[in-house]
Amino acid sequence: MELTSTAYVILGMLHWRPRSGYEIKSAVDSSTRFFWAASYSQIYPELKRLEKLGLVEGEAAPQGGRQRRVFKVTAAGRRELRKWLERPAETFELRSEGLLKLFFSESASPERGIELLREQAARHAANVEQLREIESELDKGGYPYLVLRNGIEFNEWASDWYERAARQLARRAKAAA
Amino acid sequence: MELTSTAYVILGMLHWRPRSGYEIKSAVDSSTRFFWAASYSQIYPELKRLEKLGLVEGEAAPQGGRQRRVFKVTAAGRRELRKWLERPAETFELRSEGLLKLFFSESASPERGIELLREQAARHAANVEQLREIESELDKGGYPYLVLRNGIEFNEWASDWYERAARQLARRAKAAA
DNA sequence: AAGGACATGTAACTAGTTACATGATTTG
DNA sequence: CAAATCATGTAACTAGTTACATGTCCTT
Repeated sequence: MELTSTAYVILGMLHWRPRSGYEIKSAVDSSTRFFWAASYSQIYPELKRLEKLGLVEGEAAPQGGRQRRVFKVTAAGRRELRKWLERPAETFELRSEGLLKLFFSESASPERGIELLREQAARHAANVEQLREIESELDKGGYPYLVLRNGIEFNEWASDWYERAARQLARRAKAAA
Repeated sequence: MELTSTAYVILGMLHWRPRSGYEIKSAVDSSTRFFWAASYSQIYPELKRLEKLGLVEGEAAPQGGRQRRVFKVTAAGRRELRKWLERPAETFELRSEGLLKLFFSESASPERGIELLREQAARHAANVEQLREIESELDKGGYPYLVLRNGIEFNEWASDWYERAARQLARRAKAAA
């Protein structure tokens, strides 16, 4: 069975514990969104589809007068998740407007390249800060922690790389003047 | 004026020299595609739109009986490109199925996590090889070369990180056994 | 003669974002 | 009592991919 990537995010999130659509979205927003996002308009229809396929099961769980449906993954759903995990990963996509601008920045003013590099360095440094805040809340040793470490170390590397490149360009510009 | 990202790729590619839609696509495929892709079905309609806006100018340049239109960027187009380059970069998106699988791999067999890490390491190592082949063809010192170096060094870092993480998990599994 | 590269485009589809719509509960 | 959060969903739109359609030119 070939499911959408959003389906596997849902299955994975429900494998830890049952959740409502809203809770799945919150979980995604504070974890996988850095490398795999999902919106309400993907999650809610996908939950219906997965239910029809028998991979998840929804149950009414209102909180007072507030409607609420909590979903749990079925045995068939767990099987699908494991099968997906066994297959090698395919998609790896990077979309970086910063690299695109840098690529073309011969067409800008001579200082702009250096500025762009510093902007990217600052952005990745800010990402490191943001991710570090999540770090303390996480169980060391688990896979989510390992993935978070990847995020932190990637952003450290990137911030560093851009900073070094900026210094190199600045040095070169000075030498030419 | 707010244009699509594809528009700026086209403007940037034409700033170096006039090109046909087909040549723009080839240029993208051997350079920006690693961080900004574009397909024929985006490029051809976009060229028409840019021509209507007066940012590029097309000229018939058939090769024998083979129809061909070569586009060049206008003064207004160059202005738009420079204005875009002056604005800070916004989009930075990463979509990694590998990280997603790793995130959920508690739900797989105990060995699968290590395997996934090694698969990612191999993939990024292959990317390094691929990018190195482009390296020799490029003018050192230019921005495209700088961007290529970013690609090479990122993939080296990533391959390394996954390799180290795999060894760490393997060690931990051995210690537990 | 066949296959690959050159060349231009459209149609259909898939994925994903943003805006809209509604309403309950909790917290300051 | 107002704002934030919890909760579910649809509609409209934007972006992007894949498949299709057509035809020329060059190399083997």
